Amino acid sequence: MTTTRSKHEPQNAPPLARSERTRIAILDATRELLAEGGVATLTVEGVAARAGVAKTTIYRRWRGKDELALAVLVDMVESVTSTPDLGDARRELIRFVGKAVKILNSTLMGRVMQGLVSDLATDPELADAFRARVVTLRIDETRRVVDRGVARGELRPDIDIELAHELLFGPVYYRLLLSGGPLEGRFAEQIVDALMPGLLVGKTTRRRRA
Amino acid sequence: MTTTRSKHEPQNAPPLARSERTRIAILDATRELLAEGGVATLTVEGVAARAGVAKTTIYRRWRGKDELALAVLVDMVESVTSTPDLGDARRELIRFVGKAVKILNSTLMGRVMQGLVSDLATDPELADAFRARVVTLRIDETRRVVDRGVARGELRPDIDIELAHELLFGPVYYRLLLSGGPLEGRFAEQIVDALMPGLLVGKTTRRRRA
DNA sequence: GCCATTCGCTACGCTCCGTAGCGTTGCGGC
DNA sequence: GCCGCAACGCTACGGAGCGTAGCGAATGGC
Repeated sequence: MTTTRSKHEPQNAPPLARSERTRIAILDATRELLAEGGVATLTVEGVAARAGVAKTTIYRRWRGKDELALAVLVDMVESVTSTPDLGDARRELIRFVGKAVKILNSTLMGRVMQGLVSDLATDPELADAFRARVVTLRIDETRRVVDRGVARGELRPDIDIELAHELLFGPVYYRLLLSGGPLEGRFAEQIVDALMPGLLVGKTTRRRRA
Repeated sequence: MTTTRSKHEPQNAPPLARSERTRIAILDATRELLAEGGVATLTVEGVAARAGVAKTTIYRRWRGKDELALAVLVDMVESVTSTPDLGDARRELIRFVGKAVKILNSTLMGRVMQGLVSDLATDPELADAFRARVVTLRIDETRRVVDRGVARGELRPDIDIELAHELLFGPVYYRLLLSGGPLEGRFAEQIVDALMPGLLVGKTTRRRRA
């Protein structure tokens, strides 16, 4: 989230180096084109044209359109702020998942994701980068929220964090990518409420860990 | 699952028409190529070459590689048998989800899915076809299993079927497409057991419906 | 055996990929 | 203010695939 310079920054900031300017121009152009047609219609030549940049310049920095799209994605994901302590595990989880739902729906991150998925299966390096920069962030945040809930005595202490993370976000991406349902409103709440009974302390101890 | 003729069929079956033979050759070639490199590396020209068929012949039947891949996918999905009555909702759900996990993992359907996702976002007709032929099947089957559980008095009668379907299969596809974890073993069981406490009758009636 | 359908084949024009070579510009150090 | 290097622009490739057109040949229903 640092490509386009904020207008509220001090105006006396040092002028950007040429290298940095082209970088911004390329990422901005990529962002625009992604918003218009997704990764499917994204072409390196198109980006070069819109950015007013030579195609070779792009290939000097990124290996291809996949890395380019990932760069934009990461740029957006890393702006995610951590979930505040709301004093209630359920509310925190809803806030957490709801934020992802909203971002996927209101920004072009959803569209970028749609176009990127197939490439993740093809390009191992891309997949590694995605998991290290996106999935890991989500898991870590899940851990923080759950740990707070455990500390409060709300949630079971034996929760499998990675599994919980998949249960929380799996439905979100399923709807985005496959079922095509509306990504909005109470969806995050519905997901969390479906999982809560199994997360709370007490109750019968079936053989579950999520 | 009707492209390749079974060897156990009566040998006196009428010889296939030329039109049908080419159809089979094309779909078989597509299947093989999908197994080798996924949809990403699938090309109409490659299919034509392997099938011993002219490229134009393929374009006369399908609009492009996407429709071709979908045809193969549908061919596999429609062979899915319904979940038998096991007398226990939890076991039935595990069997149901587990079957999807196994198919995605052991056949090339997982790979086809990976390559097809991005195209679903781009091509509305393809998405419609996929939802009508795949998602709908899953929802219907979910309804059957849940209804049996409700009839037995195990499950709550106010379960949102479509939501339940997303909660069950979302994590599966999330792992396949995004997180990259192993698609096997107890995963189906973990998913179902995480959701079961919210599906069973009795308990406190929070504001949940899944 | 007739004749419409279906298929094979060749040949396009097009877009995009990814790379190479070389001239040009900007930018920091001195 | 000058100089040298790094970064960039530009042109030109060869290649893969796409999707279409035109036409002749094989097929199979009637």
